[in-house]
Amino acid sequence: MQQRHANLRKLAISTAESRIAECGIQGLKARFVAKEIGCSVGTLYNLFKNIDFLIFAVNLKTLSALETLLKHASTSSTTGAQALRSITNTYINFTLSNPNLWLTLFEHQFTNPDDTPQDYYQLRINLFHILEAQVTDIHPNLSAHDIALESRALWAGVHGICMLNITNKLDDDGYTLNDIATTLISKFVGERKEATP
Amino acid sequence: MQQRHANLRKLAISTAESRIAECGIQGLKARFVAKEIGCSVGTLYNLFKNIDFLIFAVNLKTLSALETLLKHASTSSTTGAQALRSITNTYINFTLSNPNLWLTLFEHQFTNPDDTPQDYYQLRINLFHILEAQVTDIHPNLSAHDIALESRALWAGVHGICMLNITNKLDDDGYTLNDIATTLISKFVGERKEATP
DNA sequence: CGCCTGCATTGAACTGTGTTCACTGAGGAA
DNA sequence: TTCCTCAGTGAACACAGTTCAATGCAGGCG
Repeated sequence: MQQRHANLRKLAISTAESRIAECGIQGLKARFVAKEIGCSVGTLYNLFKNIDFLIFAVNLKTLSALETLLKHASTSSTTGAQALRSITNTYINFTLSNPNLWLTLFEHQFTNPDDTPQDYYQLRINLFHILEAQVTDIHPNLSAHDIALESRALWAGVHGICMLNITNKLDDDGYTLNDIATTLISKFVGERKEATP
Repeated sequence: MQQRHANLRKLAISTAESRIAECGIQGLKARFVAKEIGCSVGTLYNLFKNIDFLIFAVNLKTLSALETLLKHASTSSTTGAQALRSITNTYINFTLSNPNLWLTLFEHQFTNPDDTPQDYYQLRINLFHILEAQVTDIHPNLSAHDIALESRALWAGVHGICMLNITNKLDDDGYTLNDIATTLISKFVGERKEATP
């Protein structure tokens, strides 16, 4: 039945999600998920063409959750600078609270790139626009092209800091994620740093 | 014999290196390397405790090559700002010329973190100091602590840009790696951007 | 009601890969 | 010559993702 199909799919995604959150992407096994949701591996492969697609569905949920948080951070601030700080802090906190889910967004290479659903790109673009809108607010005199570059540089920078932090290539030397991020962000915002929540 | 042992090890590392360079880390197989260097898998496992250690040896070579390049970039510049641009450009070009080798430096999670040889950390610290020295040169009035933060923010930023670029999460929208990197770096150097080699 | 058909479900089997380990044989010592 | 040692071997094991022939169930038909 179609209903059972849809329910099983949701169940599989939830199971995969918590498994990844707990054990990382390498802890996700087809047999485990199948057993957990009470079906055979064969059925799981009817629900998802392959494991990539299951991971993908989890990634969509992760991106979606992140989008909600970032939108909230963006709209609940009064100034552009404040919003930008709030957005980046929210992002950083998300990576700290959900390291494995966040890592899975990037760690996993799709076997066949053409498989990548369009939703994914769209959602990523949406996220990016939240940031870009605030950069525009801060620098009303910059061209669209420069805004785009500025936003991408900031985004990539924050991304790099979070990535190095989570893969333990950053803070084993005593400088914290938040301090480094604040240093980066202040370059883009122009104001001096403040304490992080 | 000890000699043969050492030779085989070198051969294995070279083979793994070119294999990774060509096919990525997922293209590296124990059986392939063993066959290529003319020994059995068993012997390969006498040379390296496990595949991680082989990958590791390749990573050391990669870091070492990178160090040579960055040192050269650093010393062949006259001003600190010029050196910083040269260093980051060299780094970026390295990631473009050796995407798979560079990715392997970060992509691969050691199964057992305690296995990580000390050399590795040391080499990474060395690389970092090359950058830090130039940041110090540019901002002679900053405290050591601020220099450290500044350097780490810049390094993480460049890293993030390269990573997003290589994993195709950046330039599918028309903004190039070099433009974005230049935008980032100019925030740290203070001068305006110039053409990239 | 019994039979048939289509299709979701199953799980054994296949494939590929890292890793192990009992065996082998070459080379040196006695 | 005989024995010992140990590096080298590759068959075998463990464990994953993935497939597919067989199964059985639900619903329609006579």
